[in-house]
This record gives sequence, C-alpha cells and structure tokens, in this order.
Amino acid sequence: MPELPEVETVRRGLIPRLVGRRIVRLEQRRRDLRFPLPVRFAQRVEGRTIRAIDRRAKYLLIRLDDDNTLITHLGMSGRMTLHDAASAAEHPFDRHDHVVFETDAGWQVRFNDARRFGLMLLAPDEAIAGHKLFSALGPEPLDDVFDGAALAGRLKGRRTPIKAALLDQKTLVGVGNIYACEALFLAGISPRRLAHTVQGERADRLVAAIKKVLHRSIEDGGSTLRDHVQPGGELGYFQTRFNVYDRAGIACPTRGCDRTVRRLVQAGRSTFYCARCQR
DNA sequence: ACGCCCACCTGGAGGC
DNA sequence: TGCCTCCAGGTGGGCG
Repeated sequence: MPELPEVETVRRGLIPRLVGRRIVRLEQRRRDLRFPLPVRFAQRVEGRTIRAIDRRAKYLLIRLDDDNTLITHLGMSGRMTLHDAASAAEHPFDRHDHVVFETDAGWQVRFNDARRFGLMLLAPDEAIAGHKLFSALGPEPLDDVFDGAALAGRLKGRRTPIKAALLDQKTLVGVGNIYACEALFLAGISPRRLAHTVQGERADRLVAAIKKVLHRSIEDGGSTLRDHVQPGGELGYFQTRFNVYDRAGIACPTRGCDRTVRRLVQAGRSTFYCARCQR
C-alpha cells in the first residue's frame, strides 16, 4: 500500500488527532517488527506531547516534546487506524495490531502491519539526518528544486533500467512500484530504457510525470480521507484508477492505441507498460 | 562502486 | 473443503 502519497495521506490524517496531544498510554503487543521495537518503548513515549508529524521519503517522523522523534515506516502492509473510545470497544485488537497509542483526548491510534516489514525507532532529532536509514536518501520529488536537471544528474552513468533506478531511494525518494510504472507511462518512457539515457527533455518529462502522479494520488487520498476520518476509519486506504499498474492484458488507455498493457519482471518486481506508447 | 538478487513475513487469489 | 503455488505497494544486506 504505502508509497509517498499513501504515507502523506496517513500523515495528514494523523495530524488533527495527534499534534498537540499527549500520549497517555502506549501498548506494545509484539516485540519486533522489521527491527526490535525500542527498549522501554512505553516508558519513553508515555507522557510525551506530539509537537509535529513530518515525512521524509516514506518515513513518518513523529516529533515528541523531549526532542526525540518516533521514526515510523509502514513497510508493505502497514496501516494506521483511528478509534474513539466507542469505536475501540467495537473493534477488538486483531493479531496484527502491534502498537497502540492513546491520547489525552481519548483517541486511539493502532499501527497494524501483517507482514511486519514496517518499523518503529526512537532517535534524537539531531541524529536523524545522519542516521543510517536516512543518510543515503535521494531528493524529495515534490520539492520545487527537484527538476529534470536534478534527476538527469542522478541518472548520469547509471546502466540500470530506468524503472529500477526510480525504485532506488538513492535516486529519489517516495516512488514505489505503482508510481514508477504510472510515471513512466505518463512520460512515454520505456521501463527498459537505460537510466543514463534519460537526460534533457526526457528527464523534464519524467519529472513532470512523477510530480503529477504523486500530487494526483495525494489529492485522491485526501478527498477519500475527509470521509474516512471517522471512528474505525483506516488512513491511507484508497485506490485510484491506474493507467497500467496491475492491468496486464487490458487495453492501453491511450486514445487510438490498439495495444494491451504488458507485464514484465525487472529486478524481481512486476512492471506494467505499453510497448507502443513508451519508448 | 555498482547492479542484482534474496530474505524478511503473512495473507489472498487461483488452480487442481 | 483443502492444499499448493504464486503474488503483493519496501528495503537492507550480501554477493559477484
């Protein structure tokens, strides 16, 4: 589920319920996710007030008032659910509700992650930029300074297919398998094209496409979310209609194109594209 | 240094 | 119904 737009949607959904609130209780229902949960997790979080919730790449950064940050990643299957007291009573925990937060306003946030590829870590604010998980990350695609020239520079000399380069968080962050496919389709670029050949106008087009698919998806998530901020509501759960992703064998959506969407496997991941519209 | 491939873990879908 | 195989939105680490 979570690429940048989904993480951003979760962030925006959590802000009104969490920022400025004190965490009165943290229940840890399992010892580890991808990594062991922080030692003395509950003791270090209970009583803290949340100052802000930021995002870097696909990480949520929950800022606590003791200058520590709760770093959260949703992995492949992580979600957050929101419950008021009545809703919490109606929804018993399931086996994948791993961490539960309760605020002084009576709201409960559950981190649920079936596959447990997600993570939660505590780190001092000032240690994050230099943290192993963060130090090699590429630029944020939605930053104004990220343009075609910036992408072209990061693709220079790289002899891997452009699709694989887009998934590499050192190239840029936030793009995952769905939006890599969708952005390449919008830009009319073959997923097999070698990354270093995406320069100049082609890189401009690709950056425009990346920004467009991410923005559009955030807007969709946001609009869905407005209806979803209700007890029992799940954050970041929405489905846009994709042009190519998961549409193998279905007609290419380009007007006048008679081809069907094809699937191929690159670096172990499915790629969906139109062989006629993407060069 | 770089590119490729696997492992991590669970659940859902589809075939027989 | 049950069992098997394949597939899934991420990414760190190990290999050549």
